[in-house]
Amino acid sequence: MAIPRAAKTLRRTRIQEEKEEQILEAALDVFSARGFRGSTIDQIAEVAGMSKPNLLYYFRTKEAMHRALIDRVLYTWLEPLRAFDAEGNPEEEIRSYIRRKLEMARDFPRESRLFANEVLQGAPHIEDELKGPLKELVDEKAEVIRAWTKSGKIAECDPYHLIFSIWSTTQHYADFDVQVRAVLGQEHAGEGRFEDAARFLEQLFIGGLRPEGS
Amino acid sequence: MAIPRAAKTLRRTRIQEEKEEQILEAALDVFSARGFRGSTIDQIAEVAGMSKPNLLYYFRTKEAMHRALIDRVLYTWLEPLRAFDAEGNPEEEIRSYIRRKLEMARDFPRESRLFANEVLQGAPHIEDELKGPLKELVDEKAEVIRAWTKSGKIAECDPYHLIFSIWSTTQHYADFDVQVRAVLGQEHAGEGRFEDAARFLEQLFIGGLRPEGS
DNA sequence: TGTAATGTTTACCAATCGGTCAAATATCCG
DNA sequence: CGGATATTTGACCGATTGGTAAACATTACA
Repeated sequence: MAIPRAAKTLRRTRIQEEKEEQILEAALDVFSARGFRGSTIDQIAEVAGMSKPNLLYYFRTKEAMHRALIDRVLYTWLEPLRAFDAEGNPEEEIRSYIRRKLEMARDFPRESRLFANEVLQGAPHIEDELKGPLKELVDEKAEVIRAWTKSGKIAECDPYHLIFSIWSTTQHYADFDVQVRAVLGQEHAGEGRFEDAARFLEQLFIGGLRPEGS
Repeated sequence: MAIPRAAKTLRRTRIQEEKEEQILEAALDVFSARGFRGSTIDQIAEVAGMSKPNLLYYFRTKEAMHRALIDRVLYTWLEPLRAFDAEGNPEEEIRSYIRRKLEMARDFPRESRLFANEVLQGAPHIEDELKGPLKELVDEKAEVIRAWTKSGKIAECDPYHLIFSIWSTTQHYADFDVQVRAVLGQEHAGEGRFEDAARFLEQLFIGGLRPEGS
């Protein structure tokens, strides 16, 4: 009789490693496209190319799958903000933060939509992460920004709303991708839209944050 | 035998009027909070305070309910953009567009989340609206903005990405409300956050779009 | 190689899903 | 009033949901 899900052996098998990877990859596909409630285990199983009970051998419940996925993706997702450097040049830090976030929207749209779905529906599974680690990180970086404004390196502004606006403008290109494509039309909806967006956003934020009288 | 759903009488009954209103109000509650697939007719019926078959007497299917809701909300939702006036003062037009969108995020967050859910999940029910009426309206307003840049009233910039950035920054306060509250913490998450956001966004966009050398 | 542990599948379950039906009830109007 | 029409409901349907049980197959390793 197998005691499932790595409870028995401390070391995880090669098969465990591979299958869990496979499942989480499929789960990312499905959860990001349909949200937690809108997704079914069967869909994930089909994408993963295995049977439903086989999925449930590795993850006891649908919730457990979702949780494992969130945990895995969250750290990576906050990396750009973590890289925000107090010692760096403010203009260049903001510029590269925008660029990095935009690259993530382009290269990891599923991860963006996973969180967007979750937050949009009230964040029932990640409330703690938002109020804990996320808030702490943002508080820390907000202090950095505030120091920049105090010393006149960038215009006086609310650092929290600055961060929100960078998040929203960049993630927009992942979360609202279909709308962006629909509005831009076939002629402008190619991959070049990310470069156009980068150009515009850098202009917007650098110009909008330029200290008075410079 | 009743031929249901207003197919029989051309004039709609008072009861029809009221009940359909009641249902759509409840449907907005549920669809906006859980997305189309994540919502159930039973949930809507409970919120509406009537039995499931009664809902289905007024709307044949779950899809029909969703469609009626979208149709009803879409026109209102685009009103602020429609108000964008080519003859007005660019700075003031942009400022008031931001303010109006922010007011809608504050006063009609469910409507915002309804569309966000829909678009996020690939806009399976509103693709035509995006590619048709929405695109046309945006194209029209993009021309207005382009005229402003050509005449030097605002800085040279991509009008489409400008519109996207106003959409995303303002709707963020409705769609990602729980995240905004979590990060701001109890002390700053009061209704004042909308005024702070308005102040920041006006500064950002007005500053960021100020024509070179002025 | 043998065997215990690990991994996979078929068959199934109760609950819930969207939706139907016929009977019961309320409303309208002459 | 009374009958026609409009509205509401409980009981029910087949399909799908998340999840289980147990038989079966494969792997690792002494």
